[in-house]
Amino acid sequence: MPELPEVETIRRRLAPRLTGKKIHRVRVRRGSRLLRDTVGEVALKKALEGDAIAALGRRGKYLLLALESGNFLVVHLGMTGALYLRPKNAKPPPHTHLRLEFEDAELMLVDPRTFGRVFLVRGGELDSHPALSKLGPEPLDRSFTARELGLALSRRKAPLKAALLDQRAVAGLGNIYADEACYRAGLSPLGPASRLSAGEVKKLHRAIRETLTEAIKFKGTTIRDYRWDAGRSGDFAKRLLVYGRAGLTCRRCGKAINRVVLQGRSAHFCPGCQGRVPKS
DNA sequence: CTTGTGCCCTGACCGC
DNA sequence: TGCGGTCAGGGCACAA
Repeated sequence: MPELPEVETIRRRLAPRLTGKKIHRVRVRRGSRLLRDTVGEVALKKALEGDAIAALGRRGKYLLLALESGNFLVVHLGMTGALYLRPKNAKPPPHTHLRLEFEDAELMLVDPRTFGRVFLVRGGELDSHPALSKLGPEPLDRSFTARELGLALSRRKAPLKAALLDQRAVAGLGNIYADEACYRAGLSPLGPASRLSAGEVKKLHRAIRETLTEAIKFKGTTIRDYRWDAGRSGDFAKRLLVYGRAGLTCRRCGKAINRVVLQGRSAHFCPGCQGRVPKS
């Protein structure tokens, strides 16, 4: 569900509310699939209880809860994951997998489809953790350059969109923003990633950053599940230019937006604005 | 190494 | 009101 802008929105929402809070009690749903990558349930509780939240970070689509002990609780929300900060003793919604109880509030991790995951990383092992070690650059970091993007893409024969969804090229793009970035850059998502000119790479680099920045400004995109807090939707959906607009007219050229299936996921693009569609 | 496919799940929605 | 089919913001294991 959530891509970089949604995770970043959640991080910004929670950071001031969680920082410094001590974890009094941890409750986990027994046998939860979300915990499959972490130490056991008992060890997780033992590690977290009594610790406190020092800061909230983000790496790609991963939310990082930095603890005062130096450990990290790392959360990936998968497709339908959500984090709700509720008053203590609020009734947990269905599909609540993890509850962190603070003095006056409780953080609940809810995830119906259970594609999300949670793991505990010992201090200093964050960068070497298998889930995080292969992530590409943060697209909104100043250090992320068009040159770097071009280099990563030049090695890929796959369609551009497939390369963008690969978190090793850039961290944080998902199905929505990969489509939107391709559109804004005027590039076909179906063309080979390695064939971009330097100018096209530059446009794509700018498009990625602008799309993500604007989406964060609007608190992300809610299609159905995503909430940045209980009941609160992101407003970027109405600004989408291609994603979910198959058959509707392109706002720029008026042609009908196409939808094709690419690597098992839908890709949306404007045949008029996004170059030739290569014949296969 | 690369690339594409199928699968892990639940639930919403649509047409019959 | 069912009931089956389709689809969904992700990522991993696997085969070729």
